[in-house]
Amino acid sequence: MKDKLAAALIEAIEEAGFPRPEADPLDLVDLSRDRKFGDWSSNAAFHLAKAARKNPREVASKLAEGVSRRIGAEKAEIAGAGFLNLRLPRKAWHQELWRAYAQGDRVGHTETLAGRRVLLEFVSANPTGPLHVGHGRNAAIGDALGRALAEAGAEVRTEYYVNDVGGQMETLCASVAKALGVAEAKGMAQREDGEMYAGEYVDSLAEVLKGEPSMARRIDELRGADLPWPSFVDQVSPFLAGRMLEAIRHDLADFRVGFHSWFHESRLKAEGKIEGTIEKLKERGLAYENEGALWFRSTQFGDEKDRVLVRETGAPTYFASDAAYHALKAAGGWDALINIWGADHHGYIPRVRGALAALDADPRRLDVILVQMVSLLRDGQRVEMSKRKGTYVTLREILDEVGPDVARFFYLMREPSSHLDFDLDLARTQSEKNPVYYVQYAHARVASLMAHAGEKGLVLNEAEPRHLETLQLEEELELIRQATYFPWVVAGAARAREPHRIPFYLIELVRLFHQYYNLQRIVTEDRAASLGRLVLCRVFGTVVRRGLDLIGVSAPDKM
RNA sequence: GCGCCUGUAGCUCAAUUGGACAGAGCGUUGGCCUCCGGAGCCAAAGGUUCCCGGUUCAAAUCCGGGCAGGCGCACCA
Repeated sequence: MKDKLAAALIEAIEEAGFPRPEADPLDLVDLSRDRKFGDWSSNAAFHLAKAARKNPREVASKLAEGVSRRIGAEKAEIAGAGFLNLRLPRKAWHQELWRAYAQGDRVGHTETLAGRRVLLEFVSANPTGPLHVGHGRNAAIGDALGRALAEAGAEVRTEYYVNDVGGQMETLCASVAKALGVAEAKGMAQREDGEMYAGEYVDSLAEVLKGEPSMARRIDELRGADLPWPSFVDQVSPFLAGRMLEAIRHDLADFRVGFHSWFHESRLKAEGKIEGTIEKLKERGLAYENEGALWFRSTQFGDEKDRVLVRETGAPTYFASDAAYHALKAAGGWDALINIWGADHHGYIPRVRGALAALDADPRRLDVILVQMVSLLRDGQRVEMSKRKGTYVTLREILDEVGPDVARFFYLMREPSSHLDFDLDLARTQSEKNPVYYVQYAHARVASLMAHAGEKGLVLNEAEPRHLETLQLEEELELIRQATYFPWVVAGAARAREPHRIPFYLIELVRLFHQYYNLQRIVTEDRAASLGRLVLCRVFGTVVRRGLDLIGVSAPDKM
């Protein structure tokens, strides 16, 4: 309904001779925040007032008739400084409910972003260790955003970028070598303990490596100095990366997160994309040599300093491959490249945008969502985490402790830009006070309600639009308004890249349902009225189930 | 020192991206099951939106200056 109102508003604006506002039409109208203002409110007059050089109330009064004629409003009035408040006949809401009912599982779908192609990259953790709680947040946000974008009509591809080559992989090899008791080898750079990866997984990687005959041979050769260190790294790191990636995929699968594609940095290397990118930058005079290294003039694109592309050693930096990777993505014809990064990478944005600009891509298409840090609270205490010491808490531990439903809901209970204190005690021991159960409970309640109705001989298939006419309580109408608003919550979350809006919406919606349920008996002797209420409950239940699905949380029929 | 993020009820967080009297959960206090699931509902109390200025019809939101916390400032990723 929101899209029809927005369209009607635009038509009325043109009819009245006002210039079309810059704002997206969908942002000009919303459900009224208070029912005394009617069903829908528009702030369009405020947007138009300046250009029209009229006061907002006057502008609103010129729009009122045109809008209400188009949407069949029962009442239109100007309020406050220039709000246009519209009230629709109840019949319109009954129709809206029936439409939602007929849509079934497609109830959240819109064509808001139809035709938009989005490449969404997230998690992209190095395969040098297991995923930790921070990656969990990134995964929860990225996966939910991907689903919301798709539900809003966009074409979405989710991608995991795998840094399976480079310095960090070599460090992993060194850490494993150390676990195997190889302290020194030909051509091996000495590392302090603090520069090594630590933790049980390093030891188990070492065990696995030993157990693989071809790998065990490499270890022996390394020990006997028959195999120089760089060759050892070349041969062993793909194996280690493969093993780590397997573990990462497994954790993600249990977290209900999947990707359309896994892009390996080694592929860029193998296909010569990195050299190609560097050459292009050189040709354009955007790369220069200094102190034995090759630098990218990122300062020309607003970065605070130039960045190294090729080290003094001749090895390209991570940034060089990232520039190549982003250039490749940009060449794919996507309307938006969304990256979800940990906030500690914020300083990285200008140079990547710079690389895109330098390589003929529009840097504005890169949309980076920075996810702030996660702190873990146990017994009210902050759990200290250190990757180097191997004392960080893994996503696996969270999953084992609270399960994917609670974990995903908690991760989405804050907007990405806020720091997250993940309270394990709240998530676990006070589980009955947990918002995720509050929402799931409502879904189970509807399921049980439907079963009860069936026992009484009430079958939803027999419901007809006329049965909805019995829905006259203000509580019923409010539930209709909010439940049928679901697709616009999803579209809003997708447009703003703010998937956290979905759980918040669900909590509010569920509250309305519980209130209504306590007030009004659903299944009564009045068959027509019961069917009307059951349709309302069915739509509500479907919205909850679809909403939970978008954030990767299950919707059980029994709890 | 510079950059990014954050600061809202006792606690954890929202607020349609500049909109109408700032809203929820937890916690506190007091109520509600003969009846479709009480993991629920109702009511009460709780606010200088960190502070000071500014911009305008309108500021929690934007700008400037402070204060506090987090994260960055590599030829690591």
